[in-house]
Amino acid sequence: MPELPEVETTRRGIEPHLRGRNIRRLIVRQPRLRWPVATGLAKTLQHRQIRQVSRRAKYLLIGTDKGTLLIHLGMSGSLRILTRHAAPGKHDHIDLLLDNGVTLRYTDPRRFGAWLWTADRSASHPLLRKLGPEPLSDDFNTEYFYTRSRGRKLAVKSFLMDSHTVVGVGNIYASEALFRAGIHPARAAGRISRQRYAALVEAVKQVLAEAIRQGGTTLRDFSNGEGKPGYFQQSLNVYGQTGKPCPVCTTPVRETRTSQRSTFYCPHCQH
DNA sequence: AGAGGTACCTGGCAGC
DNA sequence: TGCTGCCAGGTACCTC
Repeated sequence: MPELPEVETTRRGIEPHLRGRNIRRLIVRQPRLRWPVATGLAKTLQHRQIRQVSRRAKYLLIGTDKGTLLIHLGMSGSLRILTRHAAPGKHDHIDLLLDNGVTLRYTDPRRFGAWLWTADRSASHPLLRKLGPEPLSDDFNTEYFYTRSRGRKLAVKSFLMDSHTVVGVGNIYASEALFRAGIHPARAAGRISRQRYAALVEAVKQVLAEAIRQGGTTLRDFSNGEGKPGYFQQSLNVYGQTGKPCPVCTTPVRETRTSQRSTFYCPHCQH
């Protein structure tokens, strides 16, 4: 479900409901996520004041007066704001109750997500330490990207999806960005020119910014904090479009696999 | 060091 | 209808 635009859409959806509020209670119904939810987390969070809701890579950072709650949505996680009581469903693993009666509800069928605490208001958690630059920041630029790619033999798509290279580019937007830049996903990262990396940097920034503007991509049941879907799905050029005509040249879109992940590209436009 | 594979988990769907 | 196998938006960790 969530790539960076979906996480950012979620952040924007929940932030107004959380900022400035005090946490009344945390209810953990299922602690077995990617890492077990710490048994003391409920006690740690009780009475904390939420200062802001920010994001690093695909981690949501709930900043409080005493530390930071890190939430990752994994493959199938989502967060919803509830303004009235609703009986929890099978996969509604965690509720964060606020002092105004609002509940932040975490749902995650596959349980690849995470709820972690760091007693550090700058959120320097080990998981965040080795991450590459944010794709929409100036730190992610042609020079950085090109230099880092030299000598690398892996497919450019895998290079692009490696969070040490740049964060937030998942399987959907990797295919989409490579299509826009006209680069074949299987091409070795180290054998692509500086000029073409310039095009790829622009494509990544554009595709992510557009997806955020449209509220993310809804493939199955993604929704922002208020249950609304994302509309970027309508803008997908190649992802999931196997056999359909390329919007530029009408050649049928092809599907292949790059390190175990589905990859979509136009064999005519991408080299 | 780099590259590739494995693992975590459930639900949905195609094919028989 | 029911079973089996495969696929899914992520990513830390392991081995070679």
